[in-house]
Amino acid sequence: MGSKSSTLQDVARVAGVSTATVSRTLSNPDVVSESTRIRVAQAVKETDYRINRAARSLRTQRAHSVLVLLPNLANPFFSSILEGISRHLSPKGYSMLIASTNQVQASGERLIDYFEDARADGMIILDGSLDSHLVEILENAPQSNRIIFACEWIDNTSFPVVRCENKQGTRIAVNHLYDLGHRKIAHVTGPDGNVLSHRRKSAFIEETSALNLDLKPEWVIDGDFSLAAGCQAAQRWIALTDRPTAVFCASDQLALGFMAELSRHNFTVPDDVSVMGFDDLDLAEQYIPPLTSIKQDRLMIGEAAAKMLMERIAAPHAKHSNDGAVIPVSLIARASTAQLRSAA
Amino acid sequence: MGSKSSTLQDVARVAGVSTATVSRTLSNPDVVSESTRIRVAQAVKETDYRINRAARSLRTQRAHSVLVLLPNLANPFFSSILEGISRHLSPKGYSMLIASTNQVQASGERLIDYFEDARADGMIILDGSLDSHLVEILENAPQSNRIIFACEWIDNTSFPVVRCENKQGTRIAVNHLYDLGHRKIAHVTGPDGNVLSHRRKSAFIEETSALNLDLKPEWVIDGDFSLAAGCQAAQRWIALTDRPTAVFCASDQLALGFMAELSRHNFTVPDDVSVMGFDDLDLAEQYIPPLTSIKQDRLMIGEAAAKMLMERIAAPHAKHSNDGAVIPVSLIARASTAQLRSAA
DNA sequence: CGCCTTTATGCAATCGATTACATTCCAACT
DNA sequence: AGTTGGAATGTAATCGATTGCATAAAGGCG
Repeated sequence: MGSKSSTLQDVARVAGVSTATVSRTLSNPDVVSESTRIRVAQAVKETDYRINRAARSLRTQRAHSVLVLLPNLANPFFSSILEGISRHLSPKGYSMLIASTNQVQASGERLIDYFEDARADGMIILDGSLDSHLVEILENAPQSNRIIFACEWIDNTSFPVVRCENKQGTRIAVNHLYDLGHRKIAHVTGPDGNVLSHRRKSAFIEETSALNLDLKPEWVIDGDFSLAAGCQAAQRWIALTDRPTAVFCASDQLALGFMAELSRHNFTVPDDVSVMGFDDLDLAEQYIPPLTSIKQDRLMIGEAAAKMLMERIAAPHAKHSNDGAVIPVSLIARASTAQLRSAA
Repeated sequence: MGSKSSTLQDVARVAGVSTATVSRTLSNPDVVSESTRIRVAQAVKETDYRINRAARSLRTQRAHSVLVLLPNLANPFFSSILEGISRHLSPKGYSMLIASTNQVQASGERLIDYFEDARADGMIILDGSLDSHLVEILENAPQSNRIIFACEWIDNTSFPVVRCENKQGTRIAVNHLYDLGHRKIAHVTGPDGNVLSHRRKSAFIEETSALNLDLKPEWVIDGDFSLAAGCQAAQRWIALTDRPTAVFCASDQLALGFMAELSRHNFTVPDDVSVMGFDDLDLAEQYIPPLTSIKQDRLMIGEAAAKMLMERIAAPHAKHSNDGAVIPVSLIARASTAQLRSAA
């Protein structure tokens, strides 16, 4: 068809009005008369007009897009969060830019560039292990009130956070195992320095202590949320002389790796040890045995984060008392945890 | 610091040259003298200049970003493909926009809008089930030579495709099972109408026939790549009176769901039936039992797709003889497949 | 020395939408 | 009738980078 797509000028010509009127009609229909509104609508249809976002961005200093920063694109944990974010953004005409921390750093970009070169109006950061220097730059940026964290976050910063009830989830997990009769409970942690790892670990220690459980230091096994770390943790568990009868892993991937490695060494879950995870990935239900887990509603986290960000973008100078959101978690009990059977 | 970020004007003033010279220095350093090059570089540093992408986009009619369209954001299968794409794009200063078919349609957007409103310079489409009307629009668009498909594609269109060797992968799979002594082999397919499903299914039929295997119609079980469909397929398998001794699933998720459901009904893999998948997800290795699969290098698919797209964007009118790329697959044999043990 | 070529730079228009300000028109009120 | 106010629209500057064309400076050659 037409080799060029049409512009405001074209619409204005067809409708017999000025570009200003067309622009107003499109962005603020109330201020024009009904008759022009109709004429413009008609002309828009006739010319198949689409707004040029670059031009609008340049003039309004709004990119109409949001950057989502992931620690690692290859981790399936994040996909439903993206889905949630996109679900909220896309009807509002916002686009979603994706980047991973690794690649941003590898390519020599700086995060703040996304603001400074007008590529994004806001950021949702899912990486709590961001370099502290980078974070400092972000905090001091004029756009700092258009940055929010989700899932993970960074302590001692003022960014709002959308997260799940990590402490509560851990407490539920420990009590689930306790209620099944387990008194020796181990924990496989997330990566060192990660705020989720830390939360869940300290909640674990608190709760076992509150229940008066014995907790040997070697029952807290360092991991990093990955399948591979789960395997290694299993080896550590196997090597113990006094083995806990239940293990709470800080992520489902850890738990799956843990069970896989146990199986390779002919241990059986839950007969030899009860295992549970955190996240409730789709696969948890379909593992053998199905994995007991703490469910976090990742879709909801994504939507809540996007919603909060959009509010801040819309009213950048308003006071946002709203300092974040906490999404509830729930226990999904499955076959990987079972009543303790007293040793033969 | 400065409330406004600096512009070309600022740099020009500091360097004592015109904006034209600064622009040229930045985008085409060879045409300016060494001394200005140095002065400008110095001024850029001094003013902490970042290019305004909206302005550049408006003037050059280039968005410097690429849209990646996924059928479904929540599917972990795609994450490493994104990683591969991003790995290629990000060093070139290109951003990656993500959208899912569902949401594009739900929000009333049209794909072509991404071109027409100057949001994207190209598209990588990972959805082979796109509405045919949409595809037609894309084919007739002036930007049609900046669209490529990856993994999935649509028959009878001229878009280049980056895909894995589906036929060859299927052949390898069937032969692997054959070599283990299996003569009754079932297949769980992908979704109806999907080009991958079709390729793999017809290759399966061809290969079993080439090996002179018996193939009852009920041994080809309809699925849709998902865990849930795998479970359903397992129920169908269980219900058969003459059960195949091996099952080739069109995706790993199918295979995992299949095995999970079997386990719930007290069948054992591979003792009762050998199972294999396609994709080699990270989890395949860590399942119980570890899943034999056909590995496709998703990172490489992503990178190849991005590379091809960038070439087309750089030289839009060149003839690109290069009509796509085929990424090799390989067999990863694990414990879910085993030598046939003759029935007791 | 004068003319031509080459190289380096500047000037100013341009991309397309938005918006402050100015203008026009009409109704309503004194 | 004259004045005022408000609603609707137009004019033109603006956002910031790019680039065709013009100009200037420097070098080459007879």
